[in-house]
Amino acid sequence: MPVTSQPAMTDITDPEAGNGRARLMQKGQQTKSAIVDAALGLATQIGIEGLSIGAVAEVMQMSKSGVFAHFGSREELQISVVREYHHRFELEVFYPAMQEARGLPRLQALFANWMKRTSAEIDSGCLYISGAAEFDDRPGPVSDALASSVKTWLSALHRCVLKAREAGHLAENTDAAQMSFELHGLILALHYEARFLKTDKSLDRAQRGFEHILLRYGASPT
Amino acid sequence: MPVTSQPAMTDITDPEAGNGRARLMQKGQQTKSAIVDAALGLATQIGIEGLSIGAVAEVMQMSKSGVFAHFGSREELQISVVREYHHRFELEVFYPAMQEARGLPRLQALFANWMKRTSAEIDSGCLYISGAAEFDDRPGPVSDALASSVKTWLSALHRCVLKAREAGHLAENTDAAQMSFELHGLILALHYEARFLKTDKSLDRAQRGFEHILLRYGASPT
DNA sequence: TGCAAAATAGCACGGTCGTTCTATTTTCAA
DNA sequence: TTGAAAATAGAACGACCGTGCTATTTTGCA
Repeated sequence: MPVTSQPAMTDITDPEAGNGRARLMQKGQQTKSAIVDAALGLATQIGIEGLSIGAVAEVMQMSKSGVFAHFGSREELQISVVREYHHRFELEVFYPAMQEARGLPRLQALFANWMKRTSAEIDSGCLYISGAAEFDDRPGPVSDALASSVKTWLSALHRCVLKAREAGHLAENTDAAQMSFELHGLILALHYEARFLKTDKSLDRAQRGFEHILLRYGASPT
Repeated sequence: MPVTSQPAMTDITDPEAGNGRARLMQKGQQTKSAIVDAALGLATQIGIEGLSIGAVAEVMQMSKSGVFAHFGSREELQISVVREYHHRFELEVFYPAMQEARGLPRLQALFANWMKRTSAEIDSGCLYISGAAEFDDRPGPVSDALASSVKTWLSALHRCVLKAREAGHLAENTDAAQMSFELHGLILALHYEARFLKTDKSLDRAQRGFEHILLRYGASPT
């Protein structure tokens, strides 16, 4: 895993994140991975709560009990889906940005990747956003896994802002938490308006919003 | 209905919005209103999709078929809930702000009321936000009603920004759609972080974000 | 190659769902 | 006060849900 001085992101309580994707797997593990893949695809469309074992089984061309046996409960399947999403998010958004120079360049890469993924998700849906709406009133293991994953990401973003300030790329009095909050808002608005309302130009709006925020926090050109 | 020169907001395709709240109702209408109230309460907690006639009937201490008969289908119940939410949003956020002077004061009141309602909804949930996540991939009458209601509100906000610019309270080159997008993002971040992640100080963050946006768009003090 | 173990299928259970049909009760105007 | 209309209840339907139990098939090592 490509990591520079900033600590890696993976934090979700999973002993074997991305479970053995590199190792050659036995049949059972292969099938399980394929099931999680299919389940993630379904979950991004119909939501984590709407995910049903029967629907997954149909996609997989398997029996319900065959799918069920891999997880022992629907809840465990849902949690596996959240972990898989976390893993992919990391791979697409976090790690690539870590290869940029620390400070503002890295922050810009982080946000650019985030935007890119969000706009790619205009068709598929973002689990962090739809999941938050589904579970904000429903405590439990799935909600915990989701919240933990989101928090890991947001605090990685927060750290990146701090580093940019330390590097002198942002104004000294920059409130990192405030800036992160505003960045988060842009992504949420992008997702909401582009995906639900089908407003065009939303990607441009998010991009311009980002530039406005950089100006406000006194970003010095790199 | 208190309205000044700015056109009223109500637009959702409903011949009798707030249906007969003022008129004295016959028994059936009273019951129907009470059912919609109860259903709205449930929907803000478990989502519009999760809304079930059985659950509503239990809250109402009625039989399932008794509830059902008022609407003819679950979908019609869901649409009634959306209309009721639209009505309340209007009453709490839009109309009170219309009593402020046109331009910046009205825009500030609009956003303040919006924030106030959103933070009040940290316990109950916002239908416009949870609904968007539930229906962004599920076309149909309920999704249409929801989207229409949201668009009505967002375009009212957009008009208010335009007026503020015309009144000289904002910079001449203000991009009203861009500004509205950024404001929307603040509300979404407030809802997400306060309600799902239980981050404190979120209300302050949204407030400060609003001030940052006003500064950016050259708001002149009133 | 054989054999234990793992993976999968098939079936049944109790539950909830939206909806339909019919019977009963309640409402309200003539 | 009566009688038609409106409102509500009750039972039943087919469908789907998660889950448990018991075969049966498949896998992979000795």
